[in-house]
Amino acid sequence: MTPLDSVTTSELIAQKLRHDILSGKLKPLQPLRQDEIAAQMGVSKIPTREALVQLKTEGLVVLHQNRGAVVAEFSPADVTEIYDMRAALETLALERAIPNMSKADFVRAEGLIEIMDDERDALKWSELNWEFHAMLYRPAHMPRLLEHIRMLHSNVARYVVHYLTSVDYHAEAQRQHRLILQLCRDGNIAQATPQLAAHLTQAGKKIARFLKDEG
Amino acid sequence: MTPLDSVTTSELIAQKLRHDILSGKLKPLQPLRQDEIAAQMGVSKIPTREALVQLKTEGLVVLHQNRGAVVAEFSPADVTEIYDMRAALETLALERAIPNMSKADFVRAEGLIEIMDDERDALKWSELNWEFHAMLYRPAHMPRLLEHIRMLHSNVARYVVHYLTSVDYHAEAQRQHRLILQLCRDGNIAQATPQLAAHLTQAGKKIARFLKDEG
DNA sequence: ATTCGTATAAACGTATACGATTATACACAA
DNA sequence: TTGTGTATAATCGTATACGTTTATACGAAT
Repeated sequence: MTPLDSVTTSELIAQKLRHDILSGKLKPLQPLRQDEIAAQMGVSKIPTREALVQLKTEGLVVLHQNRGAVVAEFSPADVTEIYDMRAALETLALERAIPNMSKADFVRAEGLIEIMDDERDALKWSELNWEFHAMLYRPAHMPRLLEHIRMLHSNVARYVVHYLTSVDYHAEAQRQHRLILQLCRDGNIAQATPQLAAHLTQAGKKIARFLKDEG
Repeated sequence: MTPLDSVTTSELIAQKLRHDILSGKLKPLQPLRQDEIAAQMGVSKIPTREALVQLKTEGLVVLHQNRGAVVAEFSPADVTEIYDMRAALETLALERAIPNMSKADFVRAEGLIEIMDDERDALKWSELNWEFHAMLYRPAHMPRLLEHIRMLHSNVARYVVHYLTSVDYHAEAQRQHRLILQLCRDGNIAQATPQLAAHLTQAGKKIARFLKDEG
C-alpha cells in the first residue's frame, strides 16, 4: 500500500493468513471470504485472491469454483501420507547434509535443543522444531528440497500444535533430536537417516491416531 | 469468459502457458509480460497474474518484484536436485503401489510401453513416459504424493524433451521400463525400488551433463 | 569517451466497478 | 409437514482504470 513496503501486498496477506491457519486461529473448513479479508486488511480483493491461490498450492486452503475458499482439512490418512513424504525427503536431505556439516552447525543445533527444553508454548515449540530440522538439512545445499520440506511441514504444523497441547510428547521428541544430532556429529549417515525416518513416521502415526480418536 | 466455461479463466491461461513452457515454445529467461499475454488471450491482466502466481509455485516461472515474470531456468545442479527428489518420492510411491496393483494395471502399463516404442515425437514421448510412471504410482492411493511428483516431473520435462531430440535414449529407457514393470508383476519391491531409483538418477545425470556440455 | 542525472515510455500492482454464479429465504403446492 | 420453485441477497470472477515502479533514451558534466 505505502510506497515503502518492499514486499507485495499479496505476500503480506498470504503471510497473515498462513500464520492464522498454522496457529489454529482459523480452523479447518472455515470459509475465507475475499471481501471480508480484504476489508479487514484495508485492501481490495485482488491481492487477497492472489494470496489464496498461493496458499492453495501450499495446501493450506482449498478453492471451490465460484464458491470461495475454506481452510484445508486433513484426514488422518492425509497426515500419515504427508509424514511418509517427509520421511522420504528429509532422509535424503540429511544424508546429503551430514558430510557438509560444520562445527558451528552443531553448536547452533545444540543451542536450539536447549531452548526447546524450556519452551512451553506449543506454537513456538513447533517453530523451533522446524528451525532445528531445517538446520540439519541446510548444509545439503538443496534449496528446492528444503522448500518442499518446509511446505509439507507447514501443512501438518497445525495438527502438531494441537497434539502437543494435549499430549506431552516433548521429552521423547527431544531425546530423539539429541540422538540424531549425535549421529550427525559422528558422521554416521547409515544410522542417522533411519533414525530420522523413524522419528517422523512415529510422530505421524501418533498424530494421525490422535486425530482419529477425537473424531 | 463465456458463461459455459466450467473452468476458470486463470486456469485456462495457466494451462496454455504451462504447455508452451514444457514444449519449449517459451524458452528459459524469456520474459512473460502480463499485458501482452492478456491481450493475446483476449482477457484482462488479473486472471493472467493469478496464472503466473500458480506457475510460480509450480516452479515453472520466476517472479521479480515490480519487474515481471520470466520462464524459470534450471541449472544442471537444479536438474540433478530435482531428479534426486524424484527418486526419493517415486520409490516411496512405487513401494506402496506394488501391493495394490491389479492385472488391469499391468495390461495398461504394457500397452503404454508398446505405444512408446513407436512414438518418435519427443514431446509426446515425454507425455507418455509420465503417463507410464503415473500408472505405476496411482495404486498407492497417495494423491498428494502423486501431485508432488507430477510437479517435479513437469519441472524437468522441457529438458527431457530437449535431450531426447538430440540423443537417442529411448531404447535404454524402454529396457528399464520393461524391467521395472516385470519386477512389479513379481511383487518384488526389494528390487523394483532400487531399479527405479537407478533409472531416475541415471537419467538426471545424463541430462545434467548434457546441459553442462552445451553451455 | 564515460558517467551521471533526468525525462519519457513501458510494465507492474492494486482499487473500483460490474456481470455472473451460488446460496438463502420464503411462498406455494402436494 | 415436506418438497419445489422463485425472488433476493451474498459472493465470486473479471474488466476497466489509475497510480507507482522500473527500464530506456538522451543530454550534460567530468
